Amino acid sequence: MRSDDNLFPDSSELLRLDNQVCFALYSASLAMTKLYKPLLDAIGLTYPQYLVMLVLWEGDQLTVSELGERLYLDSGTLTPLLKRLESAGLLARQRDAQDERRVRIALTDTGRALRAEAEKIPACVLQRTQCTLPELQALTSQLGTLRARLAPRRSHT
Amino acid sequence: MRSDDNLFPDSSELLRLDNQVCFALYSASLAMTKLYKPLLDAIGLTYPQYLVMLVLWEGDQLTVSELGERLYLDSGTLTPLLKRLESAGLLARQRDAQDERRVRIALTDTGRALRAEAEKIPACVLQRTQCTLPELQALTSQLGTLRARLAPRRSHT
DNA sequence: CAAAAATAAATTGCACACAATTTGATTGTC
DNA sequence: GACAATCAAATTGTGTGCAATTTATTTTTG
Repeated sequence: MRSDDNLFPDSSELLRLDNQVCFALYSASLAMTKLYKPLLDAIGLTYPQYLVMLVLWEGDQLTVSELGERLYLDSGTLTPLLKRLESAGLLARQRDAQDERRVRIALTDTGRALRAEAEKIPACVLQRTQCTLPELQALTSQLGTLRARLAPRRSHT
Repeated sequence: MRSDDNLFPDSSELLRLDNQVCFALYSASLAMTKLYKPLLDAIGLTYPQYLVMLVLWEGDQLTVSELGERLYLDSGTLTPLLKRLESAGLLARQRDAQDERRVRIALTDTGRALRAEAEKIPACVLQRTQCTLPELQALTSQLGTLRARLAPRRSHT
């Protein structure tokens, strides 16, 4: 076996930017956000706000924590974001009567209605990626696995 | 053919959070950044600062624009970041004598020396991903392709 | 049941990202 | 050689992300 066949690259190779999964992820994610920008501008949402709305369209009345578990974001990120969506008239934030520590998020009619505007977005994005649906589904699944390994869901003791 | 076999999902499926490649990318990227956090804290860098250093370790004397092309970031992001790295003593920013519009970035000895500290990072990360090197290389390559499709490199007219 | 521990949001402070604008320098055109 | 167009960084303003702390509430424990 020649030394070139060694499967483990040296530190010089390992530190090359283009060999970093982290950079591939990072730059692809930012590029994806830029792709969404004009589509979301049209309906008045930022990209993280869109993610929040996707969760709420699946079912609202969630607490801030529950939203955070779904999106892997904390209250420091969500609280101001939700306040902006409230100002925009898309949702209401109300303290839970049973447990005053919790804040429940409820869609307004306007917020629910926005879903119709958003329905055309996935097809636009799919087209721009120049990928087939199965390809994207496979990638989504791989990334989900990776994320689960990186950030293991805390077992709720 | 049953209607269930229809390859194109309806809008309800297409808008589900867990079917979004964009969210898979976004959440995996943030999870990856969190994985790096303690490793980078140890050498006093943030994650985007680490990416800048990776580029400079491959070769410095780049202009801000050249760095930006490599990392897909603009001067609004890089200028303050580079100033922080300069304050930390890792690099120097100097106007190009030939073209005073450009600012050249040069590593200091401290900046070059930091590379040795960073050499252990890739192995730590690889271990934490619980993936094989070929798996990660394949994913990196797929993500590179996707990013290229999303953000086509401008042909320099 | 009172004090301590735990929990949920909110707040604070820092560092990105990026659109849009500004500042200053260079190039192209006549 | 003036002057418009272009270009490179820097600046400004907004919106995240997130660690660390604070505030308010609920639960646990002695």
